[in-house]
Amino acid sequence: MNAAKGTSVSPGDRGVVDYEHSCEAGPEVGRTIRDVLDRVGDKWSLLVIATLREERMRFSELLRHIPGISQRMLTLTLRQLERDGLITRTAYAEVPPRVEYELTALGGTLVVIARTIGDWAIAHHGEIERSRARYDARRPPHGGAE
Amino acid sequence: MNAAKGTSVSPGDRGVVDYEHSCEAGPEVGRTIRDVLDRVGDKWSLLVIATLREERMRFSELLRHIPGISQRMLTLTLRQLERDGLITRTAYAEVPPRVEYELTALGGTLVVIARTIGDWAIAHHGEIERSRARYDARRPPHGGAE
DNA sequence: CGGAATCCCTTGGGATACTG
DNA sequence: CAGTATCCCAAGGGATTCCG
Repeated sequence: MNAAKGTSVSPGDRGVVDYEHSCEAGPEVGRTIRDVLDRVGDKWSLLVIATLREERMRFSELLRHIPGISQRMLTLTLRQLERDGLITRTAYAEVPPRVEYELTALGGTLVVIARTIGDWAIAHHGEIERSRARYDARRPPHGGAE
Repeated sequence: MNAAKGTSVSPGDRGVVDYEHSCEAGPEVGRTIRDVLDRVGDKWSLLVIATLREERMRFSELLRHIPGISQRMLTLTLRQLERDGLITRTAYAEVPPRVEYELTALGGTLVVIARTIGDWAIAHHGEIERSRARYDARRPPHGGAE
């Protein structure tokens, strides 16, 4: 996402973490988390991935299956995913044109992430909602005690 | 990110949450993924979670351990995480003041997500880099054939 | 020390219109 | 059908300053 235009890019940016040992899931998680989050942590990427889990779909199909997305964002997201090698784009030289998208093997591995996240959300969103309500009750938005 | 202020009324926001019939991995994974992504999919939340995996840390410690973050974003992120019940904030009435943050049990469950993401990134970021390079080589950013 | 407030530029992303 | 191109507003987030 961040092209070579960085005016607000800090020197060194998010490349360095003072983690000493880099075991597979150890303390260096920070940098890697940022890395993958910059890639698929946007509003739609994981959603697209999850939507075409294993079936190839056309542009308009995806548009219909992902309710909130605009055609612009679908296009941009698909382009980025294609660039990252997570999906393939196949255009048929027909009229009217037909374009199909499909997960690559690499993209398929991301489904695990999607599932993990989905499972977590399903398991804990209730707790979070309650916690939020409690917090907001203690810290009223604007007024004091009324 | 704006805490209790009530001003953020995003048009077209996904306000519908009917997870009652939550299918564990069906086509509507979308909503759940979006849900958790809206919560911890921002630039710093998962990073903070991963950083204070199990040890309580003070504000300035976190600031030092998460290189790229600004004091402002750390504050906002911590507030949100506290509101969501993912961390606890303990302020000691001393001088100079000392504040410590710690993962809650709920927050601890998020570490699984962080690990999954971290593992995935470690395993595949090389492939992605290569794919990007290949893509960019085929589609030059601005110029024609060079 | 730990924040809260302000400033302000950058980015995300929706709406709409046009094209091959 | 499957995009591209513009416009434009709102959210994200860094830098800086002020405060208990």
